[in-house]
Amino acid sequence: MSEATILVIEDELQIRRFVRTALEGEGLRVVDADTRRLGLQEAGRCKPDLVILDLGLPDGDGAGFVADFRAWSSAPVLVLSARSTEHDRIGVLDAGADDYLTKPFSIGELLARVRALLRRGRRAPENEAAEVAFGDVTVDFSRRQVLRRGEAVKLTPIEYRLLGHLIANAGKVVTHRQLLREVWGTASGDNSHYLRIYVGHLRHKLEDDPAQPRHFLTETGVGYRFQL
Amino acid sequence: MSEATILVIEDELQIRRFVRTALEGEGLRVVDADTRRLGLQEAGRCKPDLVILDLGLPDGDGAGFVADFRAWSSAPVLVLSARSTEHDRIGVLDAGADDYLTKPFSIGELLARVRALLRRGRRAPENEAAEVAFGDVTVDFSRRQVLRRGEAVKLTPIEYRLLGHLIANAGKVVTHRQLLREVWGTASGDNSHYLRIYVGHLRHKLEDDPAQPRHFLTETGVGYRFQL
DNA sequence: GCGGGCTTTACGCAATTTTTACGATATCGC
DNA sequence: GCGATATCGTAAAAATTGCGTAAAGCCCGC
Repeated sequence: MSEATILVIEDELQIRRFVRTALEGEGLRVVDADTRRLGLQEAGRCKPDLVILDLGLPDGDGAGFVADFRAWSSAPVLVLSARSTEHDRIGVLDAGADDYLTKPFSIGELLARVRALLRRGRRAPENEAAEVAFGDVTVDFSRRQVLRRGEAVKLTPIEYRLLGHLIANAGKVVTHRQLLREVWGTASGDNSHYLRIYVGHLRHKLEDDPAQPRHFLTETGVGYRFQL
Repeated sequence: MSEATILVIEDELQIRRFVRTALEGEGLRVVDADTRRLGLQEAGRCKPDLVILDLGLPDGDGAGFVADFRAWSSAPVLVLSARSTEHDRIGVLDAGADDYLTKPFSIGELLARVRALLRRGRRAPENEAAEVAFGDVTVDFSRRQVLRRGEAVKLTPIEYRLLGHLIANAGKVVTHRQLLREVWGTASGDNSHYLRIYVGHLRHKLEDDPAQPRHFLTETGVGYRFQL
């Protein structure tokens, strides 16, 4: 999630600073503005990957901003607001916003929602076949079943999940960090040992010659690549 | 917003019906399930465009479901829950969910969030294959893969990074200092030595005649220039 | 408490980076 | 042009880092 740029449009200095430090702590680049007009200007300049917009801006309404911004950018918009009637929320979401948080909000939840939106932006709409075949192996995700030469292969939950994420990115290199985050969750640090162990398990269960893998390839120093 | 399929996983019959009629009123196709296990099965069969998941399912936890589903589908997941501690929300969002609503929720807001998620999902034709080609070589930065006459070429992390920076400045001269800073980081002194070695590697791996390079050109005393 | 699966620890091997050395090529003053 | 000198290219060894496997300990559900 490195190197993404977030534009924060918020008039209260305190909140702006608060949000900025939190985002920067995640390794994100932050640009801020305190009016809607300046926000649009900045957006044109910095091409943000996500916009956090306070509805209570002195100038103009939020829905108008979203419409103007959406005219040329498809980056997600997360709206913050003190007012929180259902009507407001529906209006802003239908105007093109992607998420809505009511003040006072928890900084942890804001970060989680930012991560979710950025994640979605990056994700490519890949082949979503529920059944995949490679070598002499067939994986049926709808039944959670893996066959090898017709025989069922038993995979543990982590093995299965890892397999799924590798297949979902077939052909691409998936970094250690990405896999750890997707399979073990956010809290796992830099424990790339886990990956060595579990990729090893998959190779032993699914490759003909685990010592010379044809599908579970390692990209030294970077991550792994699954080749159909 | 026509013709999208929504999978609703919810054990309370009343809520399930309620949500179903609301979604169908929007012209959406609805499939439902009352356990996590059945939900995964249905997902494999109906390939939903969006999943609405109740966290309070009798079997298993929601985060696990999201991780399993995300392993093979990139459709958005909206989570409903009666529990609503910050910790819950963050955990589920980081596990791969896209949105979170706390029960009791307003049906109008649910529909607005569903519309927002579907809208974002459809708008994704940015299938930019970030590919660069020169000579008989193709570089695909999105897959982190380099092909030469169709054959994969193995590059070490430093070689790949160097190649990337040279290509990014194709046609321009890049100074020794600049390359060293970008590839090795600020701390590296004036070791333009490294560059000779690694540019050499790239020439041997990617040029037809490494002794008379056509793409990786040296600008003596200044730096290097990459020519497409 | 038993068993399966997850985590931790340890160690030999492979890949990469850095160091070292030396021959080849280009640049510049004359 | 021509030689002196700085810069460049290649090769191979040394050091470092990362990878793969095995085995032991821990935890949780049954």
